[in-house]
Amino acid sequence: MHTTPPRDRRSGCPISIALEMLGDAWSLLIVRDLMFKERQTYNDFLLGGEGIASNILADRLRKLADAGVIEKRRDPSDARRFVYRLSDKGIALAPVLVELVIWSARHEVTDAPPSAVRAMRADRAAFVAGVRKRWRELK
Amino acid sequence: MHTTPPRDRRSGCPISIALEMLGDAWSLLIVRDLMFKERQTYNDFLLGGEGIASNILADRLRKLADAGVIEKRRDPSDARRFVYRLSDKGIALAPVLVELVIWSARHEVTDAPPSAVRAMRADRAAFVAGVRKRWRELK
DNA sequence: CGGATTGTCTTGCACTTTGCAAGTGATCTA
DNA sequence: TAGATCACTTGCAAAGTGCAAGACAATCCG
Repeated sequence: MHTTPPRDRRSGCPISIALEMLGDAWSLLIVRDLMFKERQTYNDFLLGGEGIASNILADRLRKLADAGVIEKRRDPSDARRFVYRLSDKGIALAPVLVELVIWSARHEVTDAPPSAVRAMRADRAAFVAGVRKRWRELK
Repeated sequence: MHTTPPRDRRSGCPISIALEMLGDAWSLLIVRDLMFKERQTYNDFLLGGEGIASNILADRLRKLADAGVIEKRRDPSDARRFVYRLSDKGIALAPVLVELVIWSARHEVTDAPPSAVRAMRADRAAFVAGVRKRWRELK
């Protein structure tokens, strides 16, 4: 808990602090890939997603790791490759992303599977618990 | 509901769509000011917050209004002034911000009042209902 | 009424960040 | 061992950001 010391921040507001880590167009998409999709390598993020540039991706991965949201490990089965994983702090973002999906699905036209959105809305805690379980088993 | 037609988006993912609206360093701070603080005018945002530049503020207010998250009205009691308010779509972001506060307060060093954070954690739905009630009465 | 003030932006400009294309070097595979 | 794969890195143009100053309308004050 409290993995980062209070650096030079624009304010102590929890929302502001969170946005200094995650407030950009790409960081939360990487977290999403790690949380809900099978993606966990540099190329997965680069090719599978919304078209992030390679230099930006490298920068965001480094910043997310610095912030303690993700962890980087060498793939034991292929030393060229790194495997990225959500840390405890990272998986703890699940409720935020779930609420964001619910909000977006309600107020925008999205391609979120309605059954999944319904499951989230029906029992947020259960849905988050399921996400967390999958994550734990992926270790 | 679905206030915006599906424009040219990088993907149909609900998280991606939300980030195209809110994924920057400032937009959610404006929403926060409107949701949790008393701020509702241009100068309130400009002076009270984390030091947003005036041109960026004007740009974000316009984009948030375009996205249907906030509404802009003339202040009846002072015609120089505009009053910004959260729309239905905007106040619906309350659960997202509440989860973000809970996450940030747990994993970073913040100046969030512990009693408020405890209240959020103890009963998210009740807390959100309170936020929504204040908003409704502010109309 | 008229000048000073307030409130909401807009403009100009330097600086930073982003996006694209093209490398680079280590590792793996045939 | 040669070619492919992987995770970046570099160079450069374009876009976005931050700061200071100004524009302009509405309001307040004497």
